[in-house]
Amino acid sequence: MSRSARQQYSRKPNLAAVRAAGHDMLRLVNRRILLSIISDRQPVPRAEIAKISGLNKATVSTITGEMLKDCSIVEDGFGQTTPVGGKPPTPLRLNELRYGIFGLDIRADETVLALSNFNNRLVARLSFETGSDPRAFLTKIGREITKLRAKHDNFIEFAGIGVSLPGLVDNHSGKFLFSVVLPWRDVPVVQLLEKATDLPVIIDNSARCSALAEIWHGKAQYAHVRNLLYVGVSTGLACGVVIDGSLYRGGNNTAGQFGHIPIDVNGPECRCGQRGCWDLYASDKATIARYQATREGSGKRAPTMRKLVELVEGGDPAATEAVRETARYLGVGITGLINGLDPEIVVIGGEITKAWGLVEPIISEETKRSLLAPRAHGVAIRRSAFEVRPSLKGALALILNDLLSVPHVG
Amino acid sequence: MSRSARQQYSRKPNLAAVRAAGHDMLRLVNRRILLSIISDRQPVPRAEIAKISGLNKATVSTITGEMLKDCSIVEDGFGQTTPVGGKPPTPLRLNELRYGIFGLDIRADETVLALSNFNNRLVARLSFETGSDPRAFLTKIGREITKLRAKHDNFIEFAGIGVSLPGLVDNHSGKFLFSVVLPWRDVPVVQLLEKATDLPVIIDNSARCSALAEIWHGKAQYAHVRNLLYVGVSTGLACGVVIDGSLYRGGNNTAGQFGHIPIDVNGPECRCGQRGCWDLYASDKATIARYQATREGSGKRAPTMRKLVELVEGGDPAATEAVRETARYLGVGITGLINGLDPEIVVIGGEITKAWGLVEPIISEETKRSLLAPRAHGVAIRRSAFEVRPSLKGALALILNDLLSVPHVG
DNA sequence: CGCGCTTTTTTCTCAAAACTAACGAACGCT
DNA sequence: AGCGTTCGTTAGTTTTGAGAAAAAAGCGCG
Repeated sequence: MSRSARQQYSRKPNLAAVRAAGHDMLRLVNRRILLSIISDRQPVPRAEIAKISGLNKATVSTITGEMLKDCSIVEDGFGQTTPVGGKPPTPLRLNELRYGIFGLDIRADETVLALSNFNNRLVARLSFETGSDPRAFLTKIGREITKLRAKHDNFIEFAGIGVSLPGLVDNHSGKFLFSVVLPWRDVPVVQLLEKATDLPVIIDNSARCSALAEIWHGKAQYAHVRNLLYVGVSTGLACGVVIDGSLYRGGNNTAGQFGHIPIDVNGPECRCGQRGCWDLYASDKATIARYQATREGSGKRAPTMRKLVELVEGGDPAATEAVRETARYLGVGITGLINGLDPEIVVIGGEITKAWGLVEPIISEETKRSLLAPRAHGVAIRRSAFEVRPSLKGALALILNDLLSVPHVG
Repeated sequence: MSRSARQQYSRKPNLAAVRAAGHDMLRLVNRRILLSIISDRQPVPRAEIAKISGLNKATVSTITGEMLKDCSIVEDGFGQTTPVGGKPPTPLRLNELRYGIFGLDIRADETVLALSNFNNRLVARLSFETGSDPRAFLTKIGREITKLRAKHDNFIEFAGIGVSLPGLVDNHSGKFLFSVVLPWRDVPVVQLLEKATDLPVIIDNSARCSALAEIWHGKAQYAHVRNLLYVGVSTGLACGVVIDGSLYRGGNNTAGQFGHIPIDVNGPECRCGQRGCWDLYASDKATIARYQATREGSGKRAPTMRKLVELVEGGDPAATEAVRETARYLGVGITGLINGLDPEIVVIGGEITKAWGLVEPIISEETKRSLLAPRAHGVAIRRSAFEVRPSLKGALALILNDLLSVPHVG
């Protein structure tokens, strides 16, 4: 199983060879489906699994039997019998100890390493100052992972390490390419961490990780959402797109850089080479700059975004106006993306969402202005389900997704 | 089989019910894969199909045997034996007469009705002036279809009618919603045509149809392209997105309206309710207006886009500059979309591509300006593979795609 | 407490699909 | 003619899910 995680980045371009499906694929698909149903609705008895999946009760018994044998799931005591009587169900749930999953959320300033069990509960969490020398830093992280493995030796197996990085990644080659906020360049993150820990490693960009986390853990909330747009507002602006239930990475692994679509062709030059990118208007950097501009000459240092939001909560008019303006730009960009991508839901993440009461109405108003898609008005606009570090949840989801998602056939 | 076409629009939202796969699904998948391999590489012997698909020779024999029996394919004489000797292969090809497929390309002025065989060759083509009363017009088309069916009675079966429409469609309800160029509103196209002809009908927007046509017929050329962006430049600007090999329609069937992302937030108001939409700068309408502005007061009537392109070919400086400017805006928008969507290829369609020698270098230059995605430079920018009416090819592809594409599992 | 009733789960048999291996046919080369 | 090669088929095996029926486990009632 840990193999499949490795395949994620080393998979060769599908040489137009349409591989057909055999029994093994059928088996794998159904196994994954059951596992994901159990993961979603645990504790859940076999009979219900059969109903949900459409599989025959007998088949469910066979498959769950194997899962019990390989310790992926456990029987969970006795279930409640129905009022009419009948045999009480035997609820099944994931075996938390089946897999340990490492999540590494690397940010410009601080890096968090977490260990979660198979049931998505954190069992350890460490934080470090992000080092400027990537190799030394990742070696250190590798040692910490080894320590954690030794400490939590009750896990049957460790599934892998999911890594969220604040910038462009190529998860084909497993390399971190570059970022504006973190001075790393062309770091073979996958190779380094795999060598240091001998575990499969999957990396991705933080916005895409966050999108994955939303679709993955919001499952209960956004029951049948298959298409989601995540807009990550931090120093820069980056997006993650979930299409038909799975993360869209693009043809060259660079999908999601919607922060660099132009919203003003006559605007200032962006470091990306274009003019008037959305990023320049709606990122934290832009918000802070806008606030600073109102008190030019005061000589005061620019606040962090966290501070700025606190100022808004305190009622500071200049800060409020700066955030308001950002919200307008966010709204404009999001409306355009709704027109193009037509997601069922848009999730916004970042410090700015702490001022949700101020931000949300402005964004919603902007989207409602569009007359285009008659149903666009119905698109849900939400803030991230995670108070802190959605990207850490996303890093963990990279591995979890690999264990639980149904492989594509065809 | 014709059922599946009908399902396309009547399929209920997937109520979080993860349907598992049985043998029937496996069977369907492999059957479709073989059919699509044969369609791609015909004439092709069984042995090669086995190699390509990964299926066992025996399995291929069984499946192709059934296909022969139901006349989907035919044996094609004798194949060439290899230089070394050996039994000569028996090439297989599609049976052209297995399915007749209707394609209806409705444009503001002219509507084309075509009949193609299963091997994607047109066998009939009629054109009509598009009527202003949709019901009367579609009834008339229905009669024409019935006539064509009677005339071409050598087909075993008619698979359905694919319809391309110049505006917003909801292919959930099967309705044409609205358009700026065609004064139809809320027309239940699917219902009307199905009632008139008793054939399954699939409708879609013309840009999305064209995108489908490109991925479908460009298969030989863009061998392993899985993600494609089609930009349709006509009166308005609309896009079609192919993701992971299949047309992306979005959560509410409105995906692709990238013509209405803003590229100048301070720009003029667009009829969509937003400001400074891309459409306002790069559509034919914009190009023509720009040209007209240069000869203000001359009192001459605005030319059609076709005329304008002819003027460019004739060396008219004002026309050339107008088109050049449009190309720049196209480039700006496309670059942004490449950043966000990361397709392997961008295909541009519309009258303006007839001035490809002028347009292409400008767009390419613009995309190369972006430093963002290191591989963005490698994105291929092409004009549509079809000289005339890509959307007609796309309308046909709607049905063909339904017959040949591999269903998703999970 | 036994009996009918209900619901869950397992067991056993069957059917479907793909895989394995072996073989015959057709052909070129020597 | 003999040999090696390739294509396609046939017969039998394996894998996997489906279906029916039996076993298990409670509940309620007389």
